[in-house]
Amino acid sequence: MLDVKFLRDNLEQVEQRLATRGSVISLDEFRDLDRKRRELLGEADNLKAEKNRVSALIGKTKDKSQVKDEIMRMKEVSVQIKDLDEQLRETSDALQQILMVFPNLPHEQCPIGTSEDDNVEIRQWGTIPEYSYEPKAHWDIGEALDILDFERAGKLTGSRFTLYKGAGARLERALINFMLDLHTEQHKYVEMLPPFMVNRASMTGTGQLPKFEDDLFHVEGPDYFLIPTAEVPVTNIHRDEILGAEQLPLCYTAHTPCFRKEAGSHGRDTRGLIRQHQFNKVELVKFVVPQDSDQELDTLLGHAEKVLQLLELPYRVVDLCSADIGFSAARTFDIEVWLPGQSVYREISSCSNFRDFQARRAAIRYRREEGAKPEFVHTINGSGLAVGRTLLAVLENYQQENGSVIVPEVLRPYMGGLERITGK
RNA sequence: GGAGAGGUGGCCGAGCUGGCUGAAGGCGCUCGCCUGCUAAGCGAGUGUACGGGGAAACUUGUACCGAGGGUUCGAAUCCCUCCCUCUCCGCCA
Repeated sequence: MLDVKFLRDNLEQVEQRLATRGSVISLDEFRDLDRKRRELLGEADNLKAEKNRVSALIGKTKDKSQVKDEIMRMKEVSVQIKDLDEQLRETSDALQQILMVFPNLPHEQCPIGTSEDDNVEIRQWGTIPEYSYEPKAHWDIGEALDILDFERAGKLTGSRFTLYKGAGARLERALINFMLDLHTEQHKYVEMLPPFMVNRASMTGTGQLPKFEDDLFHVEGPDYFLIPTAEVPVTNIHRDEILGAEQLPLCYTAHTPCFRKEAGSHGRDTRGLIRQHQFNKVELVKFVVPQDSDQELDTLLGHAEKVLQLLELPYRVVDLCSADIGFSAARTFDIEVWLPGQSVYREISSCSNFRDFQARRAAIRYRREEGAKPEFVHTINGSGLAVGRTLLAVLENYQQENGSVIVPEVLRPYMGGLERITGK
């Protein structure tokens, strides 16, 4: 959520900056509702002050017959207050509703653009290997080795689900453990294992709701949603809390499955592991003081990159332009891994600085020092990494001409020493 | 699923025969005093949000005692609904 006071004082500037995201958002309705709310608030508060004053007087008067008129008058006032409060509630709700669908302001350094074509590649790592044969796509590799079974997953559930088998299941588990160990032991994140379903308040806190309900799986019964990313439960850990500056930065990592409807992508990436309704992800989340957030995003990005470096998978880092960053983000760097099966870079991590956007929605604050006024923290998060996509990148990059797949060295301790996946 | 207890400020904990209670008391914390140091002691202060005034320090109004509604001139205190926590029983990975 944007800062109401800042909005009020900088309407045009905000309108212009939001426009760089690609869709025109008018702030006229905000301005009118905000004005109306303050008028109603003033009226209601004055009446309440009057009521409080007179009621205290009535309380002090022992002989109530002396204050009969006041009691009658306050009866009237109470009705007026009730009416004003109702109008106030409606106005506040309407205001809140539009505030909740305003996206974050792009960071000053976020490249301005109109589509993903304007994203800026900022570095490449590793060398793209040459092949003396036609490299295969991971779905072919996985099925040939009998470690991925898309057909039976379709039987069990439906499309966009995968059954991992044997060394495939083991490889997924190895990747999860490898990533968690790296982030906890080397990068000093605290491991969390949160609930995989959250309530509406949590989804609103990080920005998935109210705007993107269609992308979420909702459970029957209680008003809970399956998490689309660990970002949601992990960021909401500190919802409605005031932290001490000495606690920051707080760095958490969590492995969770992620559930997404992928409603807007029918027919896209239908084959293989790229776009699934359920996938594993290891997430990195930081709560930081505002002045450090740019730098903290850089280090978090480095932590995510480290996973690919240790796995020796070629990748590039892309600075997303204003039209391509997500709703809650002010700045986002994507990491894209090289996939030889399709000769493309594919997103495998997205690292964002949300500044105070989520913190304001979720009321996550801190004090600079004892006794200081609470201020909003900045939140940062990124995938470290999407596990399914990492597995497919391993399959495609480590494939051999004979159809087998070499196990990356750093994963071998997690695979019982296995050096090569060879089918039966 | 059944029975009971409870949710108050950073924490503990009063209040709950309605009014002077943003809320006693204690702990913690901050500042000052005192003391050779520490400890103890003394004094003052110590919530959040929103609105008005002010350049600011600050000041003023309103709201908040799990959430929402009701009764009343007036509710932390009475009534209703919901949520959560704890204890016991049942069931279960």
